[in-house]
Amino acid sequence: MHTKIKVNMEYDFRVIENKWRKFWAENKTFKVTEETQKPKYYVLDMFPYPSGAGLHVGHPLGYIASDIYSRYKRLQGFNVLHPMGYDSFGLPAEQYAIQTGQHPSITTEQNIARYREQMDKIGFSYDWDREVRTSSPEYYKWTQWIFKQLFDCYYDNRTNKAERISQLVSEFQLNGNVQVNACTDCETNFTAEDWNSYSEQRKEEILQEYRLAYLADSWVNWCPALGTVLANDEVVNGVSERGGHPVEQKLMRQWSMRIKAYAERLLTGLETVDWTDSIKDQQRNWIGKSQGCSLQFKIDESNLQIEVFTTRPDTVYGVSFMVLAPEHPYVDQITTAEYATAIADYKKAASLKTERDRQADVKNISGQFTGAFAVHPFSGEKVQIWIGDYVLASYGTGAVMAVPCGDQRDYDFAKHFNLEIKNIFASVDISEAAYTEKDAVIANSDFLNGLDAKSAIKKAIETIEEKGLGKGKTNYRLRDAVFSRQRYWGEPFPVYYKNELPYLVDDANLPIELPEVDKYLPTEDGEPPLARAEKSAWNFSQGDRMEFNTMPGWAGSSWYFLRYMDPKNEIEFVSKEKADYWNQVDLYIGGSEHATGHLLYARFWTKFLFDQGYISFDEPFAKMINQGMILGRSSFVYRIKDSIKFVTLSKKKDFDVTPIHVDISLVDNDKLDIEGFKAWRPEFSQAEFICEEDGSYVCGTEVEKMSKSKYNVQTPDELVDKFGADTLRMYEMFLGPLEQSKPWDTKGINGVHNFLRKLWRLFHDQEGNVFLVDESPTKEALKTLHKTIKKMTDDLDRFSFNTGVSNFMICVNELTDQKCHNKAILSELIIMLSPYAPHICEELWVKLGNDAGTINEARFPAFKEEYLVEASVAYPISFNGKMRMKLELPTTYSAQEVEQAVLENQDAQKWLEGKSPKKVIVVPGKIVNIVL
RNA sequence: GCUCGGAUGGUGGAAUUGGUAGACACGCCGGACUUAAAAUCCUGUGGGCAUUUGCCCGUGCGGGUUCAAGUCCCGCUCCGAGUACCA
Repeated sequence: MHTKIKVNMEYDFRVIENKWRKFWAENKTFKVTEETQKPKYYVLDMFPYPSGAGLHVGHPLGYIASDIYSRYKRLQGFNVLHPMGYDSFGLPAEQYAIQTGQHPSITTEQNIARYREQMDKIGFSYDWDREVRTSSPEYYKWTQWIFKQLFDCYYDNRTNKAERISQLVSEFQLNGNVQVNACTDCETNFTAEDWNSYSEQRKEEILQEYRLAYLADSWVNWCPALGTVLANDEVVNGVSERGGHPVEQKLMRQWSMRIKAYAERLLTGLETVDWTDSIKDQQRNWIGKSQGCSLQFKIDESNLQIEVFTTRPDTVYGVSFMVLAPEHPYVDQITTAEYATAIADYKKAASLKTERDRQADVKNISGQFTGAFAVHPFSGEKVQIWIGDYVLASYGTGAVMAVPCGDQRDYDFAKHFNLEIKNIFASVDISEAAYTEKDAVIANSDFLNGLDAKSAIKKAIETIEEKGLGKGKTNYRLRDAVFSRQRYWGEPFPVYYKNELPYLVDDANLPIELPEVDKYLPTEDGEPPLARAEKSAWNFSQGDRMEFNTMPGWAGSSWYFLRYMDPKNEIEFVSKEKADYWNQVDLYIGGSEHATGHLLYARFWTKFLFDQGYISFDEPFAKMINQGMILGRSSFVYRIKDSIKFVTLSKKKDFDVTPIHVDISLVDNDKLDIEGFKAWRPEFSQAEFICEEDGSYVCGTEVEKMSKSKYNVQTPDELVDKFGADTLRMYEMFLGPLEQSKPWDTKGINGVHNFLRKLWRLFHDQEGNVFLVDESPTKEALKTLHKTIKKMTDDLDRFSFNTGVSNFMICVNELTDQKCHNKAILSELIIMLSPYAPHICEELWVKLGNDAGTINEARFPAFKEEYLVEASVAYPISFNGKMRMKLELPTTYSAQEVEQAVLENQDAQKWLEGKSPKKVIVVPGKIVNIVL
């Protein structure tokens, strides 16, 4: 007696996927080089910060899409660069280090290992030889080097690009700064003699006002809880983006990046990239360009002049007072003795307000009269000068001319303090609110009377310029980005100090490595953690001391896409040849939450590196797709108050219940695993249940963000173990359009898994033996195949990954109905499917008689129209727009022939009701509509 | 407030330039196999009325354009995201 062992009986994804994972790794199947005649294509994922929690199913969504696209492009004959790495500097590892004393590099290393393990399970076709980590010295050496270039450059508005500081210095030596037109904070003019007489210190102070990376006292977002400053995009609603801690304004000496210099190019460059309107709009708003003019107001009985910026010079005759920011430098000088105390009190109160308080207080109007008056530049009238915290020190000039009739904030301020409101608009009622539209005719305004806003603005600017009162000006909301952090786990600066002046470390001494410290906390004097390092702990040190700040999180991520092109280069950050070959990222996939952070900074650095000739493109990401967020689907059980009884969803309304989050692994199709639940936690071991009629306990659900505390986190690993990576890949795509955010729900995953099993059966007989036929394919199989080829190509070209999955399902359903086991047909199908489900396709490819791994060099099948040509079309026939019947007619029929055939048709008579139609519309091949 | 998305069966979603609304999948109903269950396979499945054939309604709401509207235009409602004293 012996039992017959059936080989390959079922689709055993565990064996198959392990086998191919190993094969790809051992053969370096996805290694990519530049030595090829193929055209290049660069597909990039936003690299992750390796957090301790690992990946949940939301993370790989974008990675799967980009992997499918990369594999598709390879099959189309492109040389595809598809790398992955880690943004591995950051706060969580450091916070953990503070708590445990463990070096953040250890945690980081462990987290990376976990991420890698999880990613490997999903079968990504990354070239891992190109992996980068922002926290590795080999990488941050070049981050430091780029910083040096920024330090050594200024922005010249004439050449409209970054130029070397040495050029500027030569100009200063020859002509001073009078002829210089640069982006600068320097407001004083000096001659060549002045310059040459300055001390080294004075010279450097001036140069700092020109450098693209510079040291300056600036108002920063200080977060006491994190012990560091934050960039504007890292502050959300007045609290830190990470951790939600309060943020206050503080004047500190900080490194900043003169991103303002690039404001205009960052704006116009948006027109050259294929990104969503939403992201482009966010960047445009962030840059906040506004056009208007500057205007000087003389202060009465003083030599001082206050400059304001306004976009509405046409309303200048409506000015009835002025408001300065409490931090405005002239406030103390102009305040009269009578108001000195009140002003001092107001300033103090304003400075104590955190950003959050100030935002929460928007409706609370506050301000204080200074006692001083300004002279209206046209009417000569005296107007009061106030201070108020609705005027921001950091925008424009920190002062506004208040036009209550045309600006709601000025209006509210005037009402609150009972100040004059002049109406300078003809026939507009301003008794209730300011009139902010630009469509009124100007009145009571001398030379502007009778003009509409547009021409009045033009005329006003002309007149202001003629009289030398100011000039036309463009303002940007974008502020320079603070570039230092008082933290440990970031890039050290390649900077040392001598007499408190910063100097750059020579290239030969890079990288400046992170020194060991005893604790990851600030010193007792409030110096950053690096101040704890002994001199000997630095791999290089010079001058009085090294820089103690580290770079912010966005430093390393602003150029990583360049390093992937040439990751091992020891003499350059990227070679020109390789940067020229790979060029822009053709497709970038990632979240939209980086709209005003990473995506803006990366564009800034790219433009700078372009200006300096290191690369030959000035936009990094030609096309970008933002994947939607995957939300968690939480499950709830309902405990009856003060009991250990739980009641099922449909009956909970009869009781007073408390919903309790239950781990989603204990729930299948909303039905609770009761025994599992009892074993989950000791306090539930004696739980009792009031169930549905069929004896099951049904849980309630809610869509929320995925988080550990809600027990709704789904890791990809569990699903790979249960269904396989190919199923997971296809299911994540099948969920819906990539860009849309959606709740995670495993309800439909069986459907996708069944599809793969059905596919498997196309290659096997009922006993499970390989069963393939090598004859010429049937007409209908060819039709099915080519229909699929066409759809797949169209769908991939428009990144419609979800419809792609259904195309395959339809194809396999049809081939199953046709009992198709044809090698030629199945080969083409497998090639098309391999980007989505690479493991099973590799396996089936070998069964088709091919060499292992060669599917990756195959060509994506070409669509041939001829296989879809049919002899007849089933025309839907509509009467008055309503589809009533179908009529099979030859494809070759002309519109007239179709019309005739329809009108003569037996079944159509019923609908014609003997009438002759008013009109017959025939769209050949598509539809017929008869209007009665 | 402003800007940008979105709303289609019980559910996720499809309909690419205006041309058969609901593809594909889940779920559910019924059936086959089985001692039974699971798995698998077959059938049905937008709602309502008729129950063979058929008819009416139907893509958030109200209008409009068109032979024809989920798709275009105007006006709303709701949901999501971003942003907010930016002069």
